[in-house]
Amino acid sequence: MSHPTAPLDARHLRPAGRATRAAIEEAGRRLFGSHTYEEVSVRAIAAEAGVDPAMVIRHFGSKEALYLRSIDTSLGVGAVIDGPVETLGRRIIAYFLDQRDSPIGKRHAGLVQASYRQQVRAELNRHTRVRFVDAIAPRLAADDAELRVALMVAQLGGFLTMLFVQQDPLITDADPDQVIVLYGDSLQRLITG
Amino acid sequence: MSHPTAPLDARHLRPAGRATRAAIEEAGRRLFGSHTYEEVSVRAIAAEAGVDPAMVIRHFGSKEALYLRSIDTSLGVGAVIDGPVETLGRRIIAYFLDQRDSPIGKRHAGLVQASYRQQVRAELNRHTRVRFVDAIAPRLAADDAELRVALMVAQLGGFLTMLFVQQDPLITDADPDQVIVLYGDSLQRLITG
DNA sequence: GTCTATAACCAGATAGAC
DNA sequence: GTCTATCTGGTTATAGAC
Repeated sequence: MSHPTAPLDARHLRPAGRATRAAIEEAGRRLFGSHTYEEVSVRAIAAEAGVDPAMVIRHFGSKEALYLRSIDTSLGVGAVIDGPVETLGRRIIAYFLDQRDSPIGKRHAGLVQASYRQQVRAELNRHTRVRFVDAIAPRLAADDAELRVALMVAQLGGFLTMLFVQQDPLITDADPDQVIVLYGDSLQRLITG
Repeated sequence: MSHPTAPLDARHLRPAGRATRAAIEEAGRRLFGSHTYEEVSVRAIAAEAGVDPAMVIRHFGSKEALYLRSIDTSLGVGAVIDGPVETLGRRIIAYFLDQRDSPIGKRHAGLVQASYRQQVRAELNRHTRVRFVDAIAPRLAADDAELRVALMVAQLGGFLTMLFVQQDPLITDADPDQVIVLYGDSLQRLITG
């Protein structure tokens, strides 16, 4: 009989592990990319990847951990930030108003929904610091530049939540150009006096 | 023996129904008042009220419906809004910075967390209109007053989320007076040019 | 017929045995 | 690496008491 301890030949540990892990990560990226945190179940990810639900946990520890790996917290805003700071306000609002039918809205909604989780919060704070504060504050003259940028992120977040989550018709149905001017300039004044 | 059909005296239908219903609502108000939507379970509400979990659903239809009844969406901001519009920006920020150790933060966090639910969103939008737009816009000169107030609500919401949910140290550890001036004036400029 | 309560159902997340 | 069991949570079916 095959003794359990020592099969010398069964040394093909295989790409087995790697393949399923990759499949799970890929499935997570697809689902979390276009659906909200709560909308995506571990079972759904497993089904999409063609593996058992337990594998998801086994490989990533938790649904939250996989979520953190899968999501792009930047929402694609990098290029906008790299542009001139003097016009950042209007450009960033215009950018997001342009994403209304893209999956970015869903992604933001997912982040908001998941933000009560400690690790997600930590990642968002890290993101604020790296992508916004460190990228923008050095380009500003004010000595309270870091606080100004952090407050700008707060203000921007409020807009995104209103646009993508709360979807108040007062704003979603408003003239985009008017919103760009009003809110964009408000953002702008916060960072550049 | 006591026949089941006809006790003429047993006409004390009593506060029976009313009493449990009230107890459940009271328990919901207590728990939702200081905890997040997801943190509060139907079972916990039932235990607090001393009734069976099924009663919660039977009387209110769903956890979400009870939540909507229990929560005070105004976050106590009414008095601040009723003050002079010319200084609303700084006053409203000062008010919320002052609530850091009150349950209001938890309440806001709960609202954010629950805002992916359609009915909660609808209630929040209604609240925006009634408590903010209808209360403030008529006192402004601008012809785009309604949009300005709606955008101000978005901006305020971003601040509250940063303060109470995300709790970014860049903002929670900042000098409150500085925040009041920077963000308060930013809010102010949005509504009064 | 209305109020209550027990139990059960279903989905979700995760731990543990094989 | 796979499946089963467990735990929690929202909700429903259902049967009994008034």
